[in-house]
Amino acid sequence: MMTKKLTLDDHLPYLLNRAGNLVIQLFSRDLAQWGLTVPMWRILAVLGERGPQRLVDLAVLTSIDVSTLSRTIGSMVRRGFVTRGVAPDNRREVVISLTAEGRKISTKPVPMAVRYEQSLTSGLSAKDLAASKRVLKAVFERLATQAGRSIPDKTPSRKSASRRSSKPPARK
Amino acid sequence: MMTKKLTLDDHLPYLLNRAGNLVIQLFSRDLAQWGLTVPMWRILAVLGERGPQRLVDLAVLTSIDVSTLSRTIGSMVRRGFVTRGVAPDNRREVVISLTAEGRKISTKPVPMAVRYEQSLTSGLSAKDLAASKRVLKAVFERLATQAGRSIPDKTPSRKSASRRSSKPPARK
DNA sequence: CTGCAACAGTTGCGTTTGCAAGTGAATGAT
DNA sequence: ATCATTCACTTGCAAACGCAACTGTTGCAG
Repeated sequence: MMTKKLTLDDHLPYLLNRAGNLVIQLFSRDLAQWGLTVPMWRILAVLGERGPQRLVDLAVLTSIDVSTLSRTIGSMVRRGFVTRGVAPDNRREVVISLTAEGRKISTKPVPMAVRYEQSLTSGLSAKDLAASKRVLKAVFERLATQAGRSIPDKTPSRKSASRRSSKPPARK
Repeated sequence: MMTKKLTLDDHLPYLLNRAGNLVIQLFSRDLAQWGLTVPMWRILAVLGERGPQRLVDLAVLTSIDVSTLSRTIGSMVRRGFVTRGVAPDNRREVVISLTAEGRKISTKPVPMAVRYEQSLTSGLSAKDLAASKRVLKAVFERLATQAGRSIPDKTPSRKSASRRSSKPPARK
């Protein structure tokens, strides 16, 4: 059987995975100066940008497993960055919101993050960069749908979308 | 203080990290049918492409921590995929090589990997794709140097490069 | 030669992870 | 109204991870 040949250095998933890992490794070192971890930073950033979110939605938006997220949120509550509130119209939903403290700290790493991106991309063709962001977004979109997660609506309106579970009702 | 505004969806590190995570998550599910994990697959692929490698070099090439790598190799030896040999000219170096069994299994996921990449990128502009790979490689290169890892030579010649440790001699 | 520093790997250990099972709340069918 | 199902979240548990400490080897000053 003739295998189609696979050059690792040109294999997108491999490239993506390695670059993603490395980026996050370095980033987390820098983040340590604020006492933040990468997951925390992502949570803070999403909440700052989109406002209060339910746990499930936050999980999709940050690509963090719900169980992990639940624990991380726990430690963030203890640190006073966010609050865990119950949704008024549905008592099983937990709504995560930034506290004042959380909002304050969420802005701290921004300049660093911006500088970080610049240092990674300086000297690269702006066209290539734009193209690569397009590709990355498109790829991510496909991955997300393939993984069965629907991306929550931008509007934090409670009774909104995300009402289609791609999983067909399968039960014993 | 005027923060430069950071749009998460356009932030390269964030994009990279999330896409990388998702990709690997899905990929690992598919890999399970061969009883392989993602790290194993990476190791197999690198060995298949570049030939026997020292542990440190393998660590750099796969972006896996040496300690983790050491353990993973252990389980791969137990499974009969690779062998742990001692370098003839330097008894502290461990050389990892594919066994026949390992070589055989290393080809198995290739068609899947190829299909995987196709499904992720089909319909995307070839130009954009090429550009994005360029960017990814460049970014990765910068990350690697910044992380202090020098990429080993393509030639498996033993006494080659990788003789500069970027760490200044610091000891107690 | 001798002794110290750098290297290559391995192992210990605490933390993080991600799946699966468990809990309580809402939904829907009879 | 009742009961099974689904949903949102939490918790248990075992595997994976990464750092730091440790072992053995080589290189190099003096």
